[in-house]
Order: sequence, then C-alpha cells, then structure tokens
Amino acid sequence: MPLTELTEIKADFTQGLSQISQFWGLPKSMGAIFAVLYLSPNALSLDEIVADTNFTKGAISTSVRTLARMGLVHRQTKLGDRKDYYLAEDDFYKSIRSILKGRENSEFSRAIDSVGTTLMDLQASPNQERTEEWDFAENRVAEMKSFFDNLDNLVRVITALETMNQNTVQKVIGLLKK
Amino acid sequence: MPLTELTEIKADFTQGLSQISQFWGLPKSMGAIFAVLYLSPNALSLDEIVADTNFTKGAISTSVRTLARMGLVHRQTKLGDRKDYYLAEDDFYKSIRSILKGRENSEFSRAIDSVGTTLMDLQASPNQERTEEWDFAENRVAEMKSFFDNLDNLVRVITALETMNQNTVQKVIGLLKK
DNA sequence: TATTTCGTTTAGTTGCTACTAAACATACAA
DNA sequence: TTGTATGTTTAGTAGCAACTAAACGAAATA
Repeated sequence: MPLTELTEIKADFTQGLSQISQFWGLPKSMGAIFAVLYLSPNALSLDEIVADTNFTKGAISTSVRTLARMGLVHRQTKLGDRKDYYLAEDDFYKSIRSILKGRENSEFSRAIDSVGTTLMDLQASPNQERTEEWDFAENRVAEMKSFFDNLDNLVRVITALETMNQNTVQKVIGLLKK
Repeated sequence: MPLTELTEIKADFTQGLSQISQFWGLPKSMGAIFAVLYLSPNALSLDEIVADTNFTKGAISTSVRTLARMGLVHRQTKLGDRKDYYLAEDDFYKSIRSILKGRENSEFSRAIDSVGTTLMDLQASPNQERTEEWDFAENRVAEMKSFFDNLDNLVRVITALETMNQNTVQKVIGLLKK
C-alpha cells in the first residue's frame, strides 16, 4: 500500500538517503539534510532544516557546512535578512566532480602517497642486500603503485571535465561493452 | 632518509594500507592483513598473519573471511595439513569487479531501492491531490532515480567485463578527454 | 579415551564519532 | 545600553563497531 501523505513520503525518502549517507561513512544527518533540501522548491534556513529533520541546530550547523564544502549544497543569503539559506545541488555529476576534487587534501591521498614512498624505500636498497623476498615485495608494490596512478589519472580527467552527464556515461558504457 | 630494513618497510606499508582501509570504512585489520599477504611470496597461515600484524586470532579469523568473501584474498588448503593458507589477489581490476558484484546484497542497494519506491509513491497520487510541491518533489526524485539507474548500469557493465586492465582504463580516459 | 592443533564464536572492553544541550559570539534593533 | 535573532563552538553522552581474551568446537592423533 503506497504512502499517501507528502510528509510521510518525504520522511521515507529522507530516511533512505540517511542510510545511504551512513553507508558511505558519512553522518546520517548529512543525508537527511540533503534530502529535505533536495525536495524543497525553495532554499531553506537552518531552523527550517532543523524542524524538518529533528536534529539539533548544532548538528545541522556543522553538517550543512561540510555539505557546502563538498559542493552538495549551496549557501544563499538574502539582502536584509540575516539568515542563511541552503539549496541542494541538483546536478549529481557536478557533485561527483566536486567531491573528487576535495580528494587531494584528504587523509586518503596521504595514505596513497605512502605506497609511493614505500616503493622508493625498496628501490633505494644497494644490490648486494637484495633477497628474493625483497625483489618480490618491490615488484608487488610497484604494481600497486601503477594501479593507483591509473586511478588517480582517471579521477584527474573526470574532475577536469567541464560537463559530465548521462550522455558521457552512455558513451563510456558503450566503449566498455566492446 | 629511507628505511633500510625490510621488516621496517613492510610495517610502514602495512600501516599505510590500514589507513586506506579505515578511510573506506573498513576495519584497519583488513588493510593490514591484505598488506602482509600481498607482500608475502607464499601463502600464509592464520597464525602467521597474527604474528605479522599484532592482532588477535579472533580478529584475523573474521576479517580474513570477509576479505575472502570480497575476493581480495583466497583461501588455500594443503593436503594433509589442517591449516588454512591465505593468498592475496594481485589483480586489482579483478578485485574491483569482485567487490562491485557483492553490491546487490548489500544494505546499500536496499537504500537505493527506496528511492524507486519513493518515486512510485509520488506517482501513485490521484491528480486532484497534486500541488506544486508534490510535482516538484516527483520531478526531483525522478531525476535522482535516473542518475542511480545510470550508475547501476555502469557498474553492471563493469562487473560483466571479462577483463579490465590498464588498457581499458586508458581507453576510457582517452574517450573522456574528448 | 584423552590430547593437541587448528578455526570460530562469544562476552566484554575500548575508542571513536555523531549527536545533544547549552553556552557563546555576533550582528542588528529598540 | 539591553534585548533579540541568528549561527558557532564546546562539553558531555550515547551508541556503535572493532578489537581482545577466552571459551568453545571440531578434527586428527595418540
């Protein structure tokens, strides 16, 4: 039996995005915030988001700011109004690029870099110290690094795209299908 | 100053993969286990992994099993030997496909599905109940669903690939570059 | 049968992080 | 000035998930 009340449906949708958010290791509140903004025709103030999500103002304040930093929502200000208003980004492809762009600064890239330094450590060894195990490790790490470099390259290209849409994805799919 | 001892270098590498693992919301132990297996020329028993990682047997037991379920490591048994031996998958592209395959069962796809049911709920409304807000929400959710469908399609194609390697990635990059 | 050797399961602990509640800061208005 | 409306920061809490330690089970061996 389908839901009939719009508020019910919205709540359900919000719940769904919260789970997705959680799945990706992000706070549930971020998914919830995005959901209510995404379904709202007009930009919402912080307090309105609070009312729609049942989180506290403090939680919304911080979560909505990181959402804005990720480019998933946009902050608006109206003249003569001290409130901030928030709007959901509705171009998901743009969002993806925006998220990927933030990757350089992250803890993740630092960890990736460590693979590179490990490789350099292994390569820096004088030849007489070489053992089979050493060579094996060096080869393995070299393979991993080239894999990461490949991915990094892919991400770089994607973020550089000025447009990415269904069409782009379709083309990629077509290419992969052979 | 580069590290000189192989054990030091290995420890450093293990540490790096642990962080990466953690970054993706996985237990650090999984990254550590994969690291020691990946650098080992021969398959390792559970106790050997324990010795190399400083985790307890219980933790290794469960983590290595989920790694195996994800297809990132492989369990081996030798005749006349009760021990299990584990080997790291070294084809990362294969690993990616393997991971993506496990996605259908996951909590994630259930959440994705909820977007679809939300859309159906919205579409099931009799026309006289329609409001601007309702229509807006319906359009938005429809857009999101089509985005997810696109992604799903992409993943489906990728998992269906019999081979994926640097070459494939290069082709995709070439296509994206224009 | 008892004993050893392996892997698994369980009960309990720890640590992390999202969240709440409330204090705080800032700007505007009266 | 005091008061009011906003957003931010902080201190504390609660819940969760990874991990430890230890009990358990199962299989081989004696």
